[in-house]
Amino acid sequence: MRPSITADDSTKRIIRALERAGYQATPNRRLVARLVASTGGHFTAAELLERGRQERVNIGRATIFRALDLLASLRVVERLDLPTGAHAYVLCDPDEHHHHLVCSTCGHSVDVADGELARLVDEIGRRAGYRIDAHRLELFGMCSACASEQAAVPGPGSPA
Amino acid sequence: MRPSITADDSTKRIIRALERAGYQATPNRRLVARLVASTGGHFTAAELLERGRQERVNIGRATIFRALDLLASLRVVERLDLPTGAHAYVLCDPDEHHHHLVCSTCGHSVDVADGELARLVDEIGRRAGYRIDAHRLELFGMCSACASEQAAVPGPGSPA
DNA sequence: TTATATGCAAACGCTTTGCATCACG
DNA sequence: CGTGATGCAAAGCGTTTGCATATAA
Repeated sequence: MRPSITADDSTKRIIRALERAGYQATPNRRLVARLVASTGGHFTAAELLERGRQERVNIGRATIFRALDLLASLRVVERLDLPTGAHAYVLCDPDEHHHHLVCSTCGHSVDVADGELARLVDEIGRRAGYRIDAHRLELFGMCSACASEQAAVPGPGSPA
Repeated sequence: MRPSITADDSTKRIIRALERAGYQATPNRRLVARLVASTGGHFTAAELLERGRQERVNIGRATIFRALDLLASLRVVERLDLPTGAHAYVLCDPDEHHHHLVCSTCGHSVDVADGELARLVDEIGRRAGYRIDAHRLELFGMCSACASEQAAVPGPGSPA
């Protein structure tokens, strides 16, 4: 199996990132780290709050948002905009510039290296006479697991 | 000069798009069309409302949002997410898949053809085992006009 | 005269903030 | 002790909706 990175590893990585930056790894933040790490994909602040409250009743909405902000500033999570306009967060690797490919069905997301895109972006800038400071590529589709599941169980709509 | 497309042309194009789709080209919608066409770049709903009220006092917030929704459904404008998280709209060409390069300073935006990106996206999907349904590339930078203006007038901050 | 579009204001959902309290260093 | 973190509730902001009115087909 490829994914040798467990949710546990991710949790620790997040906590370490907090500590390295001089923030306290409080119980609430550890909880958020665990919740974030246990989703393989994107999640909304509301979902995280709900899941958080299943474990710790008195966790405040603000705490979730503040923790998420913090993690975003550490580039441990990234906030992205779904095609619907809704906001979501994804766990990601803080070390390199990359993009996200997210499955519209199950929400799983994978990091995509910038790769050739940088060159392409450069060229676009040159042609348009712009100095490009930032670019963002968001990819949406269906992962192989969801695709095969869909093939096996056609679901309502397909059968007459 | 290259830009043979005037704001007036764009206004007409928007109005025609409305009519072709079977919507009424009401005075309010014509106004919105004119306002949209007269910005060379992105704008927020609030800006449009404000500008609209300079011309027609009794135009409702909802009317602006509804008109913008309508135009977005006709692909005449597109809603995009600025790096700040704010929403903006841009006038664009409904006929081909493309992306936007917007100047963070003046807001001007240019359409960027998808070009090589399609191939790149394909490859990313293949590698990740995803069937990619949609992708969105957003580019932010500074246009040549703003760049030279900035060079001429360094502004506060640079001089001691 | 019937469907469509509009204005207004209230409702909405998501996010942030003020502030008192609490925990940690 | 002083700084940082938290919970709560209220405020804020952008967007949408209900409804009565006005306008167009």
